Amino acid sequence: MTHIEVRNDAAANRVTIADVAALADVSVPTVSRVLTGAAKVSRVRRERVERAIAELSFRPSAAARALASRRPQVIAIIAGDTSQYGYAEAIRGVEESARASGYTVMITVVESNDDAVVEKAIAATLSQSLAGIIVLKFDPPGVAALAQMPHEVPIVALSGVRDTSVPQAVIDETRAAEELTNYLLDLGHATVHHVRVPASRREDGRTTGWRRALRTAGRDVPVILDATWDPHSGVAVGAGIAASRDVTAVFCGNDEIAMGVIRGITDAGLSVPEDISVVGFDDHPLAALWSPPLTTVDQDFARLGRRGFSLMLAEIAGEATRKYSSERPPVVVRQSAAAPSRTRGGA
Amino acid sequence: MTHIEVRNDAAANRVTIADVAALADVSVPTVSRVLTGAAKVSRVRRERVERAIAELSFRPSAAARALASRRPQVIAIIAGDTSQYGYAEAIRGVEESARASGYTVMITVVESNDDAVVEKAIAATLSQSLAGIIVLKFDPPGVAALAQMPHEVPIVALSGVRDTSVPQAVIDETRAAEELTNYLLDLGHATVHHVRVPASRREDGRTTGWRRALRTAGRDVPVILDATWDPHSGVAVGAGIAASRDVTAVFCGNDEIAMGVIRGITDAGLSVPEDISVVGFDDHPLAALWSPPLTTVDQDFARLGRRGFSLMLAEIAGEATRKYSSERPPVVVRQSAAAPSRTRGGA
DNA sequence: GTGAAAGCGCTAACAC
DNA sequence: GTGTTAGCGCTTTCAC
Repeated sequence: MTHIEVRNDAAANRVTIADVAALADVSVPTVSRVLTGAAKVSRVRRERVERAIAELSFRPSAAARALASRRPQVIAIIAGDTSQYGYAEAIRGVEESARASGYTVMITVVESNDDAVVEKAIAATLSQSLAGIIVLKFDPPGVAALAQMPHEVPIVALSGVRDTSVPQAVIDETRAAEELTNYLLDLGHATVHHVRVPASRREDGRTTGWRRALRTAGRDVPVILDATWDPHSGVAVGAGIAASRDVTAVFCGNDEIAMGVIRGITDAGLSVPEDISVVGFDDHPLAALWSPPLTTVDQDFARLGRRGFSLMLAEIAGEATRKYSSERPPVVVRQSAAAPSRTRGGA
Repeated sequence: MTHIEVRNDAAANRVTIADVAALADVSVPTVSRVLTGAAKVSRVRRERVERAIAELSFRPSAAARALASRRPQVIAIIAGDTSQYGYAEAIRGVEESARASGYTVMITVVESNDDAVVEKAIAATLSQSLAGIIVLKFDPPGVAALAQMPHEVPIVALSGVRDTSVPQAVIDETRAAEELTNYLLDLGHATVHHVRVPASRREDGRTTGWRRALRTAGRDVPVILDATWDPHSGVAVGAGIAASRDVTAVFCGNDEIAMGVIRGITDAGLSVPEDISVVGFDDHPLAALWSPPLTTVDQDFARLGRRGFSLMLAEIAGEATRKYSSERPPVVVRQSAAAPSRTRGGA
């Protein structure tokens, strides 16, 4: 920890509740009462206080308030990443509802699922006097953070697959993946290949749904192809797919990977969807603009964030009722999938 | 404001510094000394304290600490948006450096530049006992927030164009836009059209740089075309461009708009860059994957965030030296721009 | 080096 | 309704 000299200029003469009380000629608790609405204050005094507050541009100190009331108005978000589309949207959703309810949002990134890294992030977060913590359980760091998190304050997870450890808002990706895979089978494909993004657990919902659809239909379950979160990793995978004549349909773990895969396929001289169908997952803002426009699943991450915050509010209030909010995202049919080519599919 | 009953379970029996002091058999200030390193503590006592801290899993309360020391360890970010690529990256950069320096990051979104909205966001932020505030001055809400912000704590802006109001980290988009426009002129285009994203001020740096390059070269300065932040707005603009025979080169305010514009042009049956050259700005993660791969400017937003946090640290320390950090982003040449078509350009 | 005492800005508990 | 008295969990004097 570095030590630094601090200028004590503006911060030093903060306007306090005592200044307001003095100007309004009332006691400090009376000011507090009009601030919190915790008890009735006579109209004359209330108006005097309000005038004083306005005149002094007084803003109560959240730190002091949290300390004294033991009811902090801060929600922390823990996430493995913040700049990826789905993460950023989920954070935006949480922030939006939180702000509307008078809460502030704090963010901590967990860079990896390394124990020490996770522990440090948790420590930094928990030192913060929080009303609650929302964990983005989308990837290994998020899962690790949730697992190591002490339950000192309410915890809510945002996730693609339900588990029972804590209250959570989920987008049911398993069901959606199943539906999307069935859509491809219905188009006439003998089977569907799967390009997976880094799993948040032993197996993520998209992979599970895909496998279930194939099993239910009695189809071959091809070997899973792996990509990273980087869309460019999809290009190499796409090139490999183009080279193997038995692939006619590909379900990618997210839209960005699908874009990379399509790029790899078209660079190899094949067409999507004429030669190979490719579908994604997420409905990324650029999915409709891609060539061809991507058939995908519309995951509303911002709403996921809002639903998560609602659960959090219930937790904070101690209403042990709703512990779970699930939503099944719709398949969005565009042009990147079609009936299989007659010249491919012969393994 | 809603009032809710609070369960007083876990939060009630927080481990405090007093518990640590008791277990280690030292006074409370001594524990504080080992925590902050503010004064020397004998080795025996220090080790006893450290053992007690570990045993009790003690975590100091940031709220209490901020209150007592008047040196909060929280940085607030105010932004007009958080989920857009550049914003999300900048936030990630700030968070990364902040976390490394023992600071926590708080986020407030300003939904619009409406006075009341801005005022509310500022009030919510300032109530938070902060070490400083970083404003993302990329759009009208950000600019408005910066303008209305009282200077009670250190303020740093992240921006594309320098102004002198507060210390700021900037990516010099004016120079980059000029360079990119010159690149198109050098390719042989008579002039360059410009599709603008919503301006952060009377005129943003990209537009200024574009105009300056055209003026310097003595070329026509065409009417500016406007797009929103939504990539789809670019499609209509692209269609219009395809229909007007005098356009041979287009400089778009960002990559996503460029993708929309390209889509509009190709939907009209023309090719990029054969018929019309289109360049973007940002180097979005998908820019290289687009067809054709986008020629653009590589803005490193995450580093912008890190540079901004460095300035903030200097401000907090009261070192009135570096008030400004600028970086000129490089042009990235890919395949979306080429020499002009001979069949177009005749106005 | 170390402890006792005071206080950061606010809310809670209790009288009146 | 309103003021007085106590703290929230920590850091900061200031003695020793």
